[in-house]
Amino acid sequence: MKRKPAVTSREVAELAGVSQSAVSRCFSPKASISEKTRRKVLKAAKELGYRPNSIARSLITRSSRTIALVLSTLDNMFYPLAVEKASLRFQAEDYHLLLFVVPEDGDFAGVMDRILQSQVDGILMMSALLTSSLAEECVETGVPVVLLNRNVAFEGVSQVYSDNYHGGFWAGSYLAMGGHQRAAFVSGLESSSTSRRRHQGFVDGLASHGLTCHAVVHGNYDFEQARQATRELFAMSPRPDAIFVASDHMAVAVLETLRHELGLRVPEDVSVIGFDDTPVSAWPSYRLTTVRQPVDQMIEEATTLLLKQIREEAVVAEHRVLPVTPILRATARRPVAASVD
Amino acid sequence: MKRKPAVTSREVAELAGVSQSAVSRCFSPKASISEKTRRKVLKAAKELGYRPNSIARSLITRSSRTIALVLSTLDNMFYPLAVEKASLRFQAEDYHLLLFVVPEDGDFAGVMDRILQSQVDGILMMSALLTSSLAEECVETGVPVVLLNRNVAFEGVSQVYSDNYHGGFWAGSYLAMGGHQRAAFVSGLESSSTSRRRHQGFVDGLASHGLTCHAVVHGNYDFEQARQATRELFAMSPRPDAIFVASDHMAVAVLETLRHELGLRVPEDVSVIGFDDTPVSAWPSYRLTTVRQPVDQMIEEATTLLLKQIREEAVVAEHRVLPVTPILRATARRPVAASVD
DNA sequence: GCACAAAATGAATACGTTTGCAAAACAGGC
DNA sequence: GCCTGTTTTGCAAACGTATTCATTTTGTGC
Repeated sequence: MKRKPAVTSREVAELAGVSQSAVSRCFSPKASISEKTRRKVLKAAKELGYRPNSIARSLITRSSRTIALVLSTLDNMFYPLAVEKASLRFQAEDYHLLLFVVPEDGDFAGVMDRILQSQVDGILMMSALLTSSLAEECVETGVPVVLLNRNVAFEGVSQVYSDNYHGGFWAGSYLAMGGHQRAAFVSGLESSSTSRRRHQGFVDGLASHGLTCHAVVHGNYDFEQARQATRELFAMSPRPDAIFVASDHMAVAVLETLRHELGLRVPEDVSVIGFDDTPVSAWPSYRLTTVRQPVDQMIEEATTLLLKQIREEAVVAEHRVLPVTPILRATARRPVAASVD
Repeated sequence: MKRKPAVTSREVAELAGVSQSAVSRCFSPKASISEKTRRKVLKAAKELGYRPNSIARSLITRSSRTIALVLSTLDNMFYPLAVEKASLRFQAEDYHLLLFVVPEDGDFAGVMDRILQSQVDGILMMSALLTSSLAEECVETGVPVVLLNRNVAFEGVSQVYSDNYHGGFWAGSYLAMGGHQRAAFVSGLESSSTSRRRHQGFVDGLASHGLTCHAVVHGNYDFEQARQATRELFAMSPRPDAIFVASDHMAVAVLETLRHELGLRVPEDVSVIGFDDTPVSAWPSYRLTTVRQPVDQMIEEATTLLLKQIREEAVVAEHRVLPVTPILRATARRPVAASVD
């Protein structure tokens, strides 16, 4: 099977007996064209199997109708679901997604360079580490950017994330009210703002009941590292009696390790609270008590914000923080008499 | 912040005091350019913040260096991992991935149209339903396509998948040798070749030990539907004593339902075998006996094949079927005396 | 310094569209 | 049929790059 040379609007024009402009106008929604020539053109187009070349179109319209989606890993189910939703949303608006996976330790600046070269109309970054300088560079080039689920100390770029601080605060006070004395924290990436905010909220939540954080170990949002972190936690003495984990993905690792490796009962021996509320967390084997992030809403806000910035000439950065919902399930001991809010 | 007009090679040329061609040559790896002018150009480029416009480049080179990745859902972890690997692989070859998510019941032909319009250099379809006519259309237009993990009754398009039949066959004979009498099958999408091949192998595997398939229910590769299918299975009488499930994603749903809803023990009351070997399957809570698909190898083969077809003028379709590995864990009763191979 | 090959350069063209502009076709009212 | 106002149409100029070809510059061995 040999490659056919692509058929152009000129060839269609010739066959239909009209000018090339007429053909072009047939494929532009708002252009002015008579019904008669439209029929002629569409007939010829179909006969030749013509499809407008979107590269050429992009060149002249200076818009690729493409969004760069950058993320660092897909092994936490939170992200695949977010990607799927974002994809559907953008497709509905006739935008395409260009996927960039950049490992946490990868050459982020290099990827950034390629993104900018690829002439995308906008950038949606999911939990990618964006240094302030890189963020500035984006803004300099004038490409709209929105950061999802991660923030950066630079006002100039739009960000949507959920209320990590209060999620952490709730976890801290809920565990305190459940009568726990030694609540520990399994962090995500130390460099991530999300993990830091959750941690801070957690510490403050405990403090509001006169407690301090018993220990902190680093799970780096990774399943295996979270297991290892759990082992370290329980090699300490005294052992924690509760754990707040920076993501459900890691929380499951913690649960598995607690139950099947350390032989502990949850929540009788240890309480566990996660963050995200991924589908796994609701499975009967886990029934994880957690803090729900409103994924749908986050994606909706982020895409809407990005599309808005693309359409408008002047880009003005906005920050949106979405509320979080405690999901009471079976892995954290419930406070006996008091109500929590 | 206002949008800056993009800086072009011509402006760089002017600043550097050279021709536009010289600038272009500086950014083409193999072009002939003196060290002296290269320095001048790069200096000017950096000063102006110039980046070659890949749209214009694509137009002239007739290659977008972009691959369409089409899939229907990301909620089975098999796919996110595959996507991540594919992405890394293509990025390393300086190709970009354009993501197309098309729901199982979505307008596939419409998406296909957009893919073709977007001038991708190749298409990688993961488990998407491609009708023969659509496949032919692809081949007609001359865009290289490779189907991953799904095949279609059309020789003209390249396909890589694993040995579904023998995976199913092994499951059937392993369950038979384990002394099960009433082994049932939870299918994936009925229209999918993978599910059908696994089913066929399973039936033949049972038959090789003189057994027949006790029942078939449809899970459509969906978690909830798999739960429902399990309920149906156990509403029947007599109940099955073993289940082969067309994917691990569904197998976990089956396990959850069996244990926590029907109060059955696995493998004492019922044995369960899955397919894929996703990370979840190895978690201590499940320890799912399953048939491993060599994801890494599948992606490697598929990407290599696609890149090869892109580079070569004439496209010749190839089929690659990769071997599958039984993973013996804890959800299926082991045969007592005999060895299986 | 010279002859010659090799390397580097610039002018010009092409890629396949969209779109402003002016000419042409059309419709309606007399 | 003529004048006016509105569509419809074709021409031609972009968009920003890669690349061919002819020309100029550089390098090498004497």
